[in-house]
Amino acid sequence: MTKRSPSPEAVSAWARLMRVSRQLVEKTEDALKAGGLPPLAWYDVLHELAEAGESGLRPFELIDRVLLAQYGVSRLLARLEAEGLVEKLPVSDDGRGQTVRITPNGRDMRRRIWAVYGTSIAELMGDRLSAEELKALAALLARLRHPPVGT
Amino acid sequence: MTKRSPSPEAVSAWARLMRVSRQLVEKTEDALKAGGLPPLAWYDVLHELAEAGESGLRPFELIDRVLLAQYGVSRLLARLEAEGLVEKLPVSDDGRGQTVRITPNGRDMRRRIWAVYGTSIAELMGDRLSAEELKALAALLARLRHPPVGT
DNA sequence: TCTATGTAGATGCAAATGCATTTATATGGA
DNA sequence: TCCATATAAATGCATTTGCATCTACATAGA
Repeated sequence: MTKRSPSPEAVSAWARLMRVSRQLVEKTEDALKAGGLPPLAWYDVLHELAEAGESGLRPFELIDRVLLAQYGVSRLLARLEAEGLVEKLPVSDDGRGQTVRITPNGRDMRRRIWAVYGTSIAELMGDRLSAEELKALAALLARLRHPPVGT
Repeated sequence: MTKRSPSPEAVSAWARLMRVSRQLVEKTEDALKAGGLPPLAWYDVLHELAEAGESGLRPFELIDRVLLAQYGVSRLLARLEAEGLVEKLPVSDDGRGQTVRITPNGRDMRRRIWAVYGTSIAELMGDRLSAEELKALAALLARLRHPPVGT
């Protein structure tokens, strides 16, 4: 067990990051609930599927995009399908898999969620930092990505 | 329903923040699991209680500090008590309440979690950004706090 | 004092999550 | 061709979470 001590700067940046991200998520989830809308994870999936267009996506492709475990994707898709927001299609060249496509109702739900979600982002981020600061923040956060981009 | 559209900068900073914070949490939770240690939330509580010292804390004081719901604190404390990591004491001037204090075993567990947690912070943050960048990141994040500090 | 209201904390029940495993199909050798 | 191994997706079961409520005590006002 190799113990390394983080610098004080690393610790306080970490603490802020943990705290702020949770607060922002909580605020946004609250706003969605208040609007009678489903959780953020639903939006993430609907968003990816909307971007993917008519050809849809395979469930395993969603795993990395929405940062859910395989069983999480499986169950979330089952709920979305039950609500008529997505449809599952067999895929011709792989009998194990399926392709998931967003339905018109799904697109509509995505829009309705975005009305609240986008407002939340505008209030929580856009109103607090300038465009330059937002870019600087995004750039710093990008350096923390996992796995690290590049080499 | 007043819809506002967030700027592209706000959206990408938001996306990065959501993604990176989740990745970092996941990496750290994985490291804890790999070490046979309890989740981050346990650390948070043990840390607060360790800082509070012999006088301990009331459960309701933990709610805001660790960003858990009231029932979350109640149940987490029950688990910690069952593990002998904290103890609950009646409080003299309020028959409804209790004071929670960390035990020696709790302090020990906190240290063991920190050995892994601290290493994780060092690798995930300290190795990727300089001290100045970390300070800049923390400062930007501080501006996103909720509720906003000051006026 | 009595009553109404407020606050601290716990908990029953339903829903969501994590973990391990299962089912079904694919693929790359021997 | 047959088998061993790998991959896609689903699921049983235990744990955790969320929501609503409940119990117990506190406090302020009539």
